[in-house]
Amino acid sequence: MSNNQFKKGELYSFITGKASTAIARNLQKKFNSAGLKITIEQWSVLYQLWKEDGKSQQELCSATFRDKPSITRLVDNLEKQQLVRRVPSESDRRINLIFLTKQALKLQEETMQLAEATLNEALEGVPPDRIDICKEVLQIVYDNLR
Amino acid sequence: MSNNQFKKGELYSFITGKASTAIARNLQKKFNSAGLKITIEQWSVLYQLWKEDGKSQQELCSATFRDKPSITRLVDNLEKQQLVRRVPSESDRRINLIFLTKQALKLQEETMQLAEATLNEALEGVPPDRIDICKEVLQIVYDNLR
DNA sequence: GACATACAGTTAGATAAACAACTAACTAAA
DNA sequence: TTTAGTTAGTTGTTTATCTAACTGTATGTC
Repeated sequence: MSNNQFKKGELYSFITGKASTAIARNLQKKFNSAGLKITIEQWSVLYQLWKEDGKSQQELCSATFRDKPSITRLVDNLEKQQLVRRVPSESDRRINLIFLTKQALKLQEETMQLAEATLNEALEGVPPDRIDICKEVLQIVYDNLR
Repeated sequence: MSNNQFKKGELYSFITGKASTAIARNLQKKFNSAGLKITIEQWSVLYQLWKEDGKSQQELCSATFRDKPSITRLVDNLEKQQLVRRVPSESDRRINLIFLTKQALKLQEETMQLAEATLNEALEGVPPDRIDICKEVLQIVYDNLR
């Protein structure tokens, strides 16, 4: 016997990630309403750079769980919007280091507040210890398949 | 105080749905390896039709949590691959009822087995009661934001 | 130094998603 | 029965993802 407790009807919903889709849409709407012209995907890249500026594209791939072409194009679009700039590494000319512009730094506080608001709405009525368990399960799933 | 127990570093990962992305990629690879030429998104539509054939596009929207243009194009592609066909409703000529072809019926067993395999891999080492809690939390999140 | 190999990033082509604007068909109310 | 509003589905545009194939740079071995 496996430990798969999902009936088939529930399986689908887990696979397709309806919950995370709902969260992403909610946050995107908050961005739009606030007049912030960035996508959730772009925000997820900026988020990594707010944590540590000057990451390489490869590091952004790992951090955001995206492949190289996706990051290339996300950085392309972020660059067009003047939110980041590519700086060739001095020590290894294959590498681009990605740096935030002043404009992008300004976005941090507002977007993080909106993200927190979305999460609060999402988790309304969920006891903290259950959130922790859910988080742990998702982490294991991620580790199992990575 | 809110019940948001996420530190900022964890927040991002929850929002972006890395776990469900990992699951989807794993299953897509299984499809590819098995020579099944369908996408996860197409499979999610077929899945709904295996449960009940002849749904309208609108019903597929609700069931798969996608908007109308997405379903229009998914059905377009499924139709190109001869996996479904659009049948105009007799009673309301605005409505297309979507029916599976014989070819699509043949896909059910194999793809469901692969999906179950992916879920078993994903949930390896997770106690059943924790899976249930995770599922419940995700359901609440979905309901909160829908 | 010359070569094979690995690595960082880009490009091309297909599918998918979000949003807005649109057409066609149904419904309800004057 | 005309009109207004609603619903089902489509189309156009932009952004994002995936798998291939590609360029350029670095590394390690002979």
